[in-house]
Amino acid sequence: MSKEAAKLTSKQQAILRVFEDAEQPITTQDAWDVARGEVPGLGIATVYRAVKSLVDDGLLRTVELVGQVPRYESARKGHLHHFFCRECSSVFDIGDCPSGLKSLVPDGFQMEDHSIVLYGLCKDCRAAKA
Amino acid sequence: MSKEAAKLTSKQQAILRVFEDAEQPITTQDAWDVARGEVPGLGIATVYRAVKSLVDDGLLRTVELVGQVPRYESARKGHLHHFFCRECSSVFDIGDCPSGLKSLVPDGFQMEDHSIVLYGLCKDCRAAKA
DNA sequence: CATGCCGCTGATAATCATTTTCAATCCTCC
DNA sequence: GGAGGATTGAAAATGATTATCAGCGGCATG
Repeated sequence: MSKEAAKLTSKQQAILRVFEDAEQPITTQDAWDVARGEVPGLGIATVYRAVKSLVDDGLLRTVELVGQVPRYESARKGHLHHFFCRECSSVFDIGDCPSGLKSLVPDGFQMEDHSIVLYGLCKDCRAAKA
Repeated sequence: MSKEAAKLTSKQQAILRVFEDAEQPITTQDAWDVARGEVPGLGIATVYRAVKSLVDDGLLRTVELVGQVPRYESARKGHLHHFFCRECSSVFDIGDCPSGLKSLVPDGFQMEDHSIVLYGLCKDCRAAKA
């Protein structure tokens, strides 16, 4: 719960950078593997701690998929959703939101955010199946 | 998904019934707590196994929420989505789907399913805050 | 009704991701 | 330089879930 940007340590900045440089949402373990290259001796606990506080600070966003370890991505990408390929388990970004979301909200409820995940086959896997 | 309905044991049926009788999606632990009342000596491992096979058979659906243990609900409710109240952590069903989902699918991709979760305040919590 | 087979089950150990603990270290501000 | 608090790494602890394994139960067969 940070109102203003808490200042980050150099290690936390390095960890954040790993997520910002990643093409896709990655797991904490993934981030550790990469960050260890830049920060020798970096402990896994530090990465978990950093991810948690970066999410709290709103710098990272959690991407959770059924049956999988949570992934995280830079929040600088803005609000977006994801397409999960059941064949290759890759996660693709989707920029737009569907219309008519508000009409789903039950009476008296207040929607603050939403999350959408599409499941199916990505372009490559679909082609491979043909 | 299930070609033919695999025949369920009496314990599996009891476990399935717990989910079907539940108002909201519940966790495996929740189901165990209830099912133990009907089936004395029921092992937690049996519940985990039953849930997994029931999901495979298409009789249960997984409801996954960020930072929470997965919950399950009867698939007989049909396709639906969920509203998660960040205040009381309750999960509410939403029947409809937004329009325009297909337009989100990237070119060449094939969507087979989708999942939507809305976050916010439920009616009661919103009233309590006012 | 006896027999054999095989899947189901419960207890428990194992696993995996994540969190906590704790002592050592590092900063920051005096 | 030094006190005090935040950060860190290693390892233990935790919590959820899965695997293991021996025993039991039900069923088809003879």
